[in-house]
Amino acid sequence: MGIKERRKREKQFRKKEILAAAKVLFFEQGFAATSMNQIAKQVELSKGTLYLYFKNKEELYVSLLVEGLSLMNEAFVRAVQDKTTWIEKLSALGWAYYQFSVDQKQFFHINVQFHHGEITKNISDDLYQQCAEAAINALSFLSDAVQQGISTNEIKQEDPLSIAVILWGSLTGTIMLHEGKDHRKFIPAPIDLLIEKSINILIEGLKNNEPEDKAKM
Amino acid sequence: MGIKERRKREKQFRKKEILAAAKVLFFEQGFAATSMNQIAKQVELSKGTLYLYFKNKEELYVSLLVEGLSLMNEAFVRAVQDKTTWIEKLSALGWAYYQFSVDQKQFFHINVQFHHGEITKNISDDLYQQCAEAAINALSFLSDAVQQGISTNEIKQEDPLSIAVILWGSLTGTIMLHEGKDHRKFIPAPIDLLIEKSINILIEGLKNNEPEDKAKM
DNA sequence: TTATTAAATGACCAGTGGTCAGAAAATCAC
DNA sequence: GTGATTTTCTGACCACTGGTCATTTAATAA
Repeated sequence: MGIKERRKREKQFRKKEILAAAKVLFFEQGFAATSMNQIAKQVELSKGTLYLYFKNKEELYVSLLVEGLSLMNEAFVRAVQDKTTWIEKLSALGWAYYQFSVDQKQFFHINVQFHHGEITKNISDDLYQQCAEAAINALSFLSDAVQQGISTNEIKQEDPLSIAVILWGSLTGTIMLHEGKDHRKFIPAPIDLLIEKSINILIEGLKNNEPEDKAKM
Repeated sequence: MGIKERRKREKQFRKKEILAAAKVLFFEQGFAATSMNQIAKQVELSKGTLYLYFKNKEELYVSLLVEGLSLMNEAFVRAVQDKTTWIEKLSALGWAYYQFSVDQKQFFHINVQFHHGEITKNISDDLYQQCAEAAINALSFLSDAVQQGISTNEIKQEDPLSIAVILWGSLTGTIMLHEGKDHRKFIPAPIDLLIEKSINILIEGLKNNEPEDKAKM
């Protein structure tokens, strides 16, 4: 029964065609400024057909993120492959993430929007899960490096995953603050210096930093 | 000429009425799901009138942020007023920011959207400037504390403003990652623990951390 | 009272995201 | 081949959107 499989392949192909068309327009114009009509025209299908492949505009938009996160994971693999110490690894991952936010600016922006949640509200559980898994996978690069630092007793922490979230969040926030989609900027410092200091501070902060039960002031 | 002034006051009042109505709906439903028609109905004005006071939907939305940033600044004033060391100050500011993101969740979200830039693209330079100034003002609390640490030689850094941006960005990112508007969560660690660790790491990272011209690996 | 200015209206516009009955195309059964 | 069945696709249609603007209404000035 090769026909069923061929049809399935063709359906997948259509989906990818739609995604490719959507990518062009979303990346050029942003989410709000891009309409389903435009996408339909670009991919030479009727608008109704788009809804056979994606439940709504948000789902189509966030689906792009899957590719983006995959690219990011590849970058992370490359970043750590020839590194040995946890410091080298974390530093390389930090820089790889920053580089990703430059090279794949648009993906980075979708990622921020995904985590912010306003656009994400209407996407399917399935797609959400896909993105979450990819994100967790990215986090694991960080937490592995942290775990290594814990093993060698250079980092005094209990939960490497928590630390990974902090590292990831810190860089995401700092980059976002500086590199928004609006052309206007009010932050004086150059971004690469910011990233350098940021990575440096975070790594230094992890060294021999006893976990303590401070009162929350 | 008291009439001119009275009219000006009345106009300001109208503007505030519109903002109040918009706030209710935007906070309940989010930006995209709230329409200008709804807001007009809520404030008992025609839709056209809204556009006499705000140039577009985004401008109306982001205008809310001005109030939010003002609240945040007040919280920052309270946070540092009885603190002496830079560590106490930074810690208190960090917690105050987190508390703000909980108490004024919606304002925090607008702030993220503002910095992300997708929604912000169409707002006036005037409003942008207002928000930028308020943000810089908030940053100055942080950079003042950092400056204090530099003065006492406990922090080895050159540009306190850059550090302030990093601190602000780090917390913003970490909170955003964990507290998106989507109900679904995939980050296991409790947020307050994350914040505690985050503040701790950042402060430790600042202590005696020589600024160096490391190659970017 | 009349003229002037300011404020508010709502019908109107092009376009939106999304739906769905029906057309078109491909596959299956014979 | 033919007709029945299933899958894919279409585009007219819907309620509604953000935004505009000639016109009306109200307030002030002369």
